[in-house]
Amino acid sequence: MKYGNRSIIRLSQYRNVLKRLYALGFLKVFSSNLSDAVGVTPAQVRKDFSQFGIAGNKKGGYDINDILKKMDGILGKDKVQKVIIAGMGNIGSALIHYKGFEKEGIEIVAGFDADPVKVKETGNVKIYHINKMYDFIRDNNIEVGIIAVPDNAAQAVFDIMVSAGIKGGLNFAPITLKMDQGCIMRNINVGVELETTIYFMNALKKQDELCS
Amino acid sequence: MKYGNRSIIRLSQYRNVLKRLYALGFLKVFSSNLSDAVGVTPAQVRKDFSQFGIAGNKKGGYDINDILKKMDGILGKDKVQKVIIAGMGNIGSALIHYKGFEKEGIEIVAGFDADPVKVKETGNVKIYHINKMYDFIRDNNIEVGIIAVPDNAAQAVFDIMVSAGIKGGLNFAPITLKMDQGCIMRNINVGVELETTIYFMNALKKQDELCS
DNA sequence: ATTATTTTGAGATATATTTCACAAAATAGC
DNA sequence: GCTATTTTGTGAAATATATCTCAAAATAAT
Repeated sequence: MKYGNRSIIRLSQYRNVLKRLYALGFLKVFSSNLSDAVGVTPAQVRKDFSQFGIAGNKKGGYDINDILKKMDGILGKDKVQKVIIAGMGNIGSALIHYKGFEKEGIEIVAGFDADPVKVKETGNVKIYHINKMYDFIRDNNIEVGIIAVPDNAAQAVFDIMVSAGIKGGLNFAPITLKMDQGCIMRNINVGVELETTIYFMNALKKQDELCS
Repeated sequence: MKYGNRSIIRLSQYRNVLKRLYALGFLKVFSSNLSDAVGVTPAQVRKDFSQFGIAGNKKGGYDINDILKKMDGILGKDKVQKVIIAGMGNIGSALIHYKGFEKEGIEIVAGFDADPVKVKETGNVKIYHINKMYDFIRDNNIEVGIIAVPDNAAQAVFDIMVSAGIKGGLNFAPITLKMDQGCIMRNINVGVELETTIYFMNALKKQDELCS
């Protein structure tokens, strides 16, 4: 059983909505509620759920508590995931201070930077020099890493991560990392996202002009 | 002629690689070079190019300068895109200070926040109170906006943006914005990305266990 | 000038993803 | 208890996306 990327992304999105609904006191949802909230079709929600073996009651919809538990299992939420961040520039610093991860069972345990000025080995989440990263990953059995270093350093930093035991994570550097099987990195590139958006905005504008 | 999301995203990625190659003194590339750099198949590169009318020379590959110009046209790089950011928290602040946009023809022209403490109407890129956002968008004909406010404020802020003239942008809030046609927003949700990555890491681990 | 080699371009094929459509189950009303 | 209504679950159809294959063009070699 292999599930497509898309289904998993949506599963995480459904989960976000469900947690809010549950906090509001809701006990059950219909596929159409979720589809409205996430911006997909009800059939999509049901297909996604059925792929992961998440079942509801005909006419009764889905029991939020029930399916949240199931989702937690699927998404590996049974244990806290420890994550490190390499690069304490704008994005790295933003992420290390971001409060939203904790309640998701994701804990940023350390930051690393090549610039000694950025090092700060006191405080809540410590920032070490990058040359301590390898040992830190080894000693603490870290498996998830975030690359937020400049593009020209990204591959080298990533290689160190992998050699130390990192199995996956996120890459904010605007390059495609070279890696072997057995490692999962997702790329987040704000510039590319903005360019893409602007392209579609322009395309839409042209289309409107044609219609008017 | 309608092009899929994916092709446009890759076009922007190809462009990033090509600009670097050009800066290094390269004059031409083959589809296989680009595919290596971006992590796709050569056929994918060629199909993408042919969709956008980007032509190369059989045996000679593609002329970098040529196709960069063409890409600039496709991606609307002929004029500088002015962008505003709502929300000066971790992510908003990171983006407003990010240097990478400028050379992409993207200019962050202002930030906005509801917290008076964050307001700073001096300096390079000014930060105004959020209640000045509507007029700013109107007066400066801004079309691109970035939502970096907390999730419970996101829809309201977005609605103001749209009413003032925003046509698209990025949404970092972990909700799905409700909008009519004629507006393009792309969602970036670091939490979802991390969860998805961790899911695939776990799936991979299980698979490996089965094989060994 | 001819032949061999390389690489594009695109139709055909394969795969992935989404939507449709409707039977089956659960609930509510009478 | 029976009927009407609602909503799930899923196979089938539709759409979107990616890969394969190979002829045609361009270049290089002899």
